[in-house]
Amino acid sequence: MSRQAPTLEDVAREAGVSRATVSRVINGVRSVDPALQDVVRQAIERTGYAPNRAARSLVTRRTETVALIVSGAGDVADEDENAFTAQVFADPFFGRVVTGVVAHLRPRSMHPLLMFADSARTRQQALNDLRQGSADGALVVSTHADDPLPALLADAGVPTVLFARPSRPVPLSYVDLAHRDGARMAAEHLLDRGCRKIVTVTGPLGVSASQERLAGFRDTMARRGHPYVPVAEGGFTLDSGMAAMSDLLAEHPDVDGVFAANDLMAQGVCQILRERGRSVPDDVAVVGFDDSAAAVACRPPLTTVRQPVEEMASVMARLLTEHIQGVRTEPTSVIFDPELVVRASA
Amino acid sequence: MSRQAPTLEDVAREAGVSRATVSRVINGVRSVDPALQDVVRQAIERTGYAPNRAARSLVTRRTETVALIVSGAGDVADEDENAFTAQVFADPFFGRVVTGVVAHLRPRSMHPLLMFADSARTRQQALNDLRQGSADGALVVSTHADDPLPALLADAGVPTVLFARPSRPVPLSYVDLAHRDGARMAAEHLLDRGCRKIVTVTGPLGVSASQERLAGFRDTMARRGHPYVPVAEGGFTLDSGMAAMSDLLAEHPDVDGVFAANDLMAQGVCQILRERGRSVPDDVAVVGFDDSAAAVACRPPLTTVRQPVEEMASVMARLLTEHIQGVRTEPTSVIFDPELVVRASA
DNA sequence: GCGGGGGTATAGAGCGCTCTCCTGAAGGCC
DNA sequence: GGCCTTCAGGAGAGCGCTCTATACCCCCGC
Repeated sequence: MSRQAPTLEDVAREAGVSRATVSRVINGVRSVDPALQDVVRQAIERTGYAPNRAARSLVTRRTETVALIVSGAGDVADEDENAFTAQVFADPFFGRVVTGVVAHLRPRSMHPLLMFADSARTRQQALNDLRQGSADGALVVSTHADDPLPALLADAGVPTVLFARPSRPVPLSYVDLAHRDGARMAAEHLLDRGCRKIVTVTGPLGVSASQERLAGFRDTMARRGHPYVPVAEGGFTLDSGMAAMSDLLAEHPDVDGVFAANDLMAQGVCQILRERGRSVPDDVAVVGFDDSAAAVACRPPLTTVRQPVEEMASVMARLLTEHIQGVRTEPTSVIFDPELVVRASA
Repeated sequence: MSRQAPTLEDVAREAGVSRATVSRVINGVRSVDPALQDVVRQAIERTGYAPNRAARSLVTRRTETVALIVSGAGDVADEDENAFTAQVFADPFFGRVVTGVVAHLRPRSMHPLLMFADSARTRQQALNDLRQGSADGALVVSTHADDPLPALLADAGVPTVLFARPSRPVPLSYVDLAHRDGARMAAEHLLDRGCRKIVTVTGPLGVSASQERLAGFRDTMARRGHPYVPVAEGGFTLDSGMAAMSDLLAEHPDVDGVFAANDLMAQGVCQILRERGRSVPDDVAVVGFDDSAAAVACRPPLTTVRQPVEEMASVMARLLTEHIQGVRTEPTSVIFDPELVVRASA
């Protein structure tokens, strides 16, 4: 970094061998005389040599890096970009994605390159970066159903794996959760508990996961003789959960069961209920979704539908590395099953 | 990516000019005949050219990327690495750091490369990656006072900026908070409120921020005639806050004021107090630290000491880019002032 | 004793870009 | 009108690495 960094050439001279031999020792290729290997290794030690990443990338066409892109609808104004970033991290969800991704990449000595494609400008930027080979592939977490980024990446021939099925078909691999099944579990749990007046707080309906959860919930309710379920749309945030519950409570004071499309909103729901003098779960049962840190932090601890985010993210990363290495050429999908976690709230 | 990507050479041929001219147009260097510029731009359009990042990096010695390293004590066993990652993201703190860093990098078209240096292996890995030029510099967030990484990076000549002052002096820039002042505010607020039996839940004492907060708190308490403050050590997590409060309550049932070294623990403290039939703030006043999302999510909302994490992270990123560009050569430090945010808990 | 074979090290050609140096044309000045 | 300055564009030398093709060596077998 500071003074002129030693190059392969320097090491080769120091060791009295050719550049190619040093390169072989470093990359562990083919058999090199063990004695020579030692000589080379000592020369590396002495010179403090570290291979130049850019030079290597130039010829191998690999960066050993994958982009982790959080992609919005792309309608965020430039000046609101930071708010988007802040909101993304307010939900424990994204942290879990990172955890899962890192779990897969780490043993492979790869790192995620964090990108946010929320505004039109940043989306173009992300696309460009990938086309320029800043990373070997992309992991995309869309926060909106109509995200155009996956299609753009597919067109550009960038190896890409998505978290959640794209709303329009795109020839890319993805991982997803059986959201409908999860919502069904929530509905059945509330019904089996004896709840008769059940409402639901959905996620933002521009997100396909929200749509699916709502559809699955309604479907099960209908099957069990409840054709009409009061609905309020939230934004996956604590505040929005509180607001939605306030509204629902005003219209349906006799509510005795709530399904919130994520834990953060469920937490907000619980807070409002308590403030209005309703006991959870005695007066009103509440079921959340995700089984995130918020579910355990909530009082009472939330009964929730577990989404194995870390595992899903890990598999997403695995699919990507497989694509990059050419092990896998056709797009696949891996759908995970949710699981009901019963705690105190319902 | 897929078929042979077009190179500068191809564009030059297409436009009927030399490689150098195309390069000049792309990089906006020197004056190129506007008419020619158009020709070149059209050729770029037609060929779908995207400059190769690695080739450019090789000669410019820039990657337009900075490493964001979360660094632990380095004593994590390899198999526990994922738990470390998960824990890092469980606290909203790190998300705020990312938000702040991204706020600065984004307008400069740079991205953070996420690294975790928790085990000895990953620390070596991170150091190597930087020495190889994977990134132009490093932003280090240490979770432990004795983190050896900063010194290693400094030795390697890697431009580096730290979040929090290193425990041993290292010639690196850093941003930090006046933790003692923050703790003083907390102490004074509790005392001014009339609390007489005050206890504190510290962060892990291997973290210098925890030590500082504790020292500042004790100091102020002593000045105000309270030489002895019961202490329980927590781990900055909700659970540890609950456990610490349980212990304190067992020994000091007459407690009427608590200072917790972060909001997550303060939230745990509130939960335990409520479970034990104590009302917050009527029976016991609770002050947190950070002013994170947890402070607002908590019931009652937490009175807390605000740490402007996003801003600090943003400045950290700015200092780094300045170092990289050579604008700044000597290490500096920027210390932020905390601020008491009064809500319902105290 | 000599030809062949297995395997190890070297030479050197790129990878795609930037940037310095150089050429040549245009314009200004005496 | 000739000479010098100025500036636009081109040629080409790397940046540091990988990897193929080639030279070399030693040993074996006939």
